[in-house]
Amino acid sequence: MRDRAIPEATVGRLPIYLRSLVEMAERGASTVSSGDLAEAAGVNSAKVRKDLSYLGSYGTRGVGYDVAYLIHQVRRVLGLTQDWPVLIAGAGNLGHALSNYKGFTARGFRIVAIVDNSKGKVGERIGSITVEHIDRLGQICRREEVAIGVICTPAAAAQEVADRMVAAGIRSILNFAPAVIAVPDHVSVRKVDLSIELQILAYYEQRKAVIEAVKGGRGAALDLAGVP
Amino acid sequence: MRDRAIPEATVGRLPIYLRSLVEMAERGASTVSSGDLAEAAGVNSAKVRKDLSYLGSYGTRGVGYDVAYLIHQVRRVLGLTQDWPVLIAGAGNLGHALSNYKGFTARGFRIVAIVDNSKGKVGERIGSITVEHIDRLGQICRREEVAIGVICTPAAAAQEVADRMVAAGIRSILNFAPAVIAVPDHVSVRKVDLSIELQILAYYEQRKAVIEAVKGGRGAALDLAGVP
DNA sequence: CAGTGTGAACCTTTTCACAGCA
DNA sequence: TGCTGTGAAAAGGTTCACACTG
Repeated sequence: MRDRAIPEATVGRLPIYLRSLVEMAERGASTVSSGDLAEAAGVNSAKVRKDLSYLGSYGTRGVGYDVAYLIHQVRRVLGLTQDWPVLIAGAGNLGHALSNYKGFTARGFRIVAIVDNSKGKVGERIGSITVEHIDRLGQICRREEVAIGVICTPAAAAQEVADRMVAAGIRSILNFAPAVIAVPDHVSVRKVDLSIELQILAYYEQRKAVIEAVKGGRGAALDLAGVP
Repeated sequence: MRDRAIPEATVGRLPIYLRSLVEMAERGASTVSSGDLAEAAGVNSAKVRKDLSYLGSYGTRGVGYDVAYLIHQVRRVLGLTQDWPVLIAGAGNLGHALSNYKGFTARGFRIVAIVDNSKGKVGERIGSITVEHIDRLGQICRREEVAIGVICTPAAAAQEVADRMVAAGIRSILNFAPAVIAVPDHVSVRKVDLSIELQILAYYEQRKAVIEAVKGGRGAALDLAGVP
């Protein structure tokens, strides 16, 4: 297989493979089979092979994949051979945590600015960065060529911040605010919502409890919605 | 439609609908159509109707859904009519941010303990909770009947913490550590990986740049892997 | 007659299974 | 012989379109 669009589901797994591959390289591995990589990434080997086949035929039959070369290819496809200037909006708890998060810089994401709308926050230093007022967002984005905006504000401010980011030319947004934001088609949004994740876990947790109750013969009166 | 398993994709959207519904209720809405809810949740109306149909036939043709009643049903299905004791492992930046996050308590997730393995952290107060040593994880889980464990440790510690949680009887884990963790079948894991989200955005961002270059006629020599 | 509920069509993703190659 | 690469089948998810009803 050569070129053309990589399925979304695959794009979502490439960073996981990449992380596993980098760990393997650090441990001195020079080749890896789809089975090994599958185990490290927590998926099955057929999926690994299909996913990697979208990048090209980089494996050797009977042997596996060259770790260093595969790392290079995955990085290239994901666009990690360049570094990406990131702006964070919202200097609350989460904004702080993200600003200090080593995992970003390690992977080529350079936090170039943190903005906030509150007098109390502007001027504060977080790591090596000074919090600036959100009204400067446009200038900052142009000056630093910011590619990715991260929203760490309360839900009520999320849409307005997103609008400002879009106006400033940002085309990729990572939204941590617990709110749905509307953006034009050409802008990509990914969202991370902590309490949604917990709610999903609660569903499955509850389901297990109900199943157990039924198995134990105590379930006659229980509501079974969602139990297989 | 009555009872039985709700598709995963639908479970993932129910919390979003719930949030929109609660906002609508606060604004005084008493009924809502699938179209309204779809707009608020950022999906299309057919999806909303299909999703809600898995809960039962709670709508009224020609009218829509009763907001309060639907909120109740979604909460019931998700298991949010009870509260869930949560334990956080790792009192670093992210552990702090999560502990202080109001969105959890607001939705019935009660943080009952924070554990860490470092002398420096144990004894520290975060909000109303005192950080305890991770060796007490088992006792705490039993005493507080912890249902959900949240891993906010560095990647290197994630698997061991997960093992301890599983040993302590936890069956639902939310993993923020940038590592794949292995758990037995009966344990649900959801993961949130900040740098993976950025890497996915980088892929699409790069793709846009390449497409533009091609449109501008400057793309002959560019590598087009992943461009539709 | 506006808006739900849902079969049926369609698209995406996963899994299977095996031919083909180092 | 061992492992990749990939068609084909199966499963899962989304969208369409319309019969039905309050």
